[in-house]
Amino acid sequence: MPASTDISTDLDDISFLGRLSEALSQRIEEQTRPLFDDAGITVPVRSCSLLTALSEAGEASAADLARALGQSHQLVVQKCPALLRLGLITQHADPADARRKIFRLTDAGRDQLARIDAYSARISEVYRALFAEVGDVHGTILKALNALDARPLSERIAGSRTD
Amino acid sequence: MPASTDISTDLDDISFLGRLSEALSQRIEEQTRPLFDDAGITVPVRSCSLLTALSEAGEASAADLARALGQSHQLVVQKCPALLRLGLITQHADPADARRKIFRLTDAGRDQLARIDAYSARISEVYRALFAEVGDVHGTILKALNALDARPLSERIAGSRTD
DNA sequence: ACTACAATATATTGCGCAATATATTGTATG
DNA sequence: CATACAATATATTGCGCAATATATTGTAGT
Repeated sequence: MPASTDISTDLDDISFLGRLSEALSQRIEEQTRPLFDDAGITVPVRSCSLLTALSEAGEASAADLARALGQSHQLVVQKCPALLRLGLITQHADPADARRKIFRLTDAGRDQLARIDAYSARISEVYRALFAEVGDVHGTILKALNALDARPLSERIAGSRTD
Repeated sequence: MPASTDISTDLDDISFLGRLSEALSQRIEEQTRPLFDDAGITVPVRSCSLLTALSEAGEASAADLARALGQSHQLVVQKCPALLRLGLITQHADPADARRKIFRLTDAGRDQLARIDAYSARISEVYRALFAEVGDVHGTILKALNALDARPLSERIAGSRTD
């Protein structure tokens, strides 16, 4: 549990939005973990998409997974040891390319994915209800991200100059 | 710069919302740092509020600051060494309570705060424009946070049971 | 074949944070 | 006074990620 219950929402605080969105990310992570525990899901919350991508690919190298997930290669590499330890994936040398190491799902990994799939419908439902309650968090954040990618703060600040 | 340009926005991905909000937090952090550099602000972006709180308090212990900021004591303690190294704050023993160490702003710290203040109005303006463009990110995230605090995912999942 | 370059993997370091444990000091109670 | 308890500070460890550097292997050009 995070120690901070009270988050500054002051608009004059320069990094208010960053901390707010980080806080949301943390709440979700914190609240999802016990759900996973109850459902017998041992997968790290942030590695679910890796398992899914591996399942879709059948087999894949770290670089393949990184591309599929839009994450960095290093990040994927750093996640894999935990999944190996949990016995959810296996690692194999690529006979055709000695640079690559190929990952595959184990039966345990497939079992985890099945559990995740069974859960994901209900979780999506919960999120849809949440969005109906508080507004389209998902869409709004997405729009903000795209806007910042298209035109970063530096340009926006420059454009707001009065001189 | 983060390696991931392409973030999964798939609603079926259980942790999509967590990653989205984290991505937003990162974009803001990344894009704010160079702005600070240009403005001669050396303060770590995430320590701005600490400096502000210290300025308002005049002098304060780590625990005082933690309470004022709604952050954990440990987090404050871990941020302070950097501010000490930068010469923005000083540390003093409390004559009245040997448990406490008192922090104070230095002149350099006050100078940094002045620069931050000068910037903050323009940054607020930029955010207001951004919100006008993409929707009220701030308010929506805040509502989501409050909703999750009031009723965590576990309850929401339980409530969505069909049996 | 040799060289240059691209892709992949690995290792190391650092940031920001949480969690935990321990030491120190103050306060209140018997 | 002694003991228990609360508050504060410090140290250590771990997580998740980025950044950087280096090694290895494949590929293309000469």
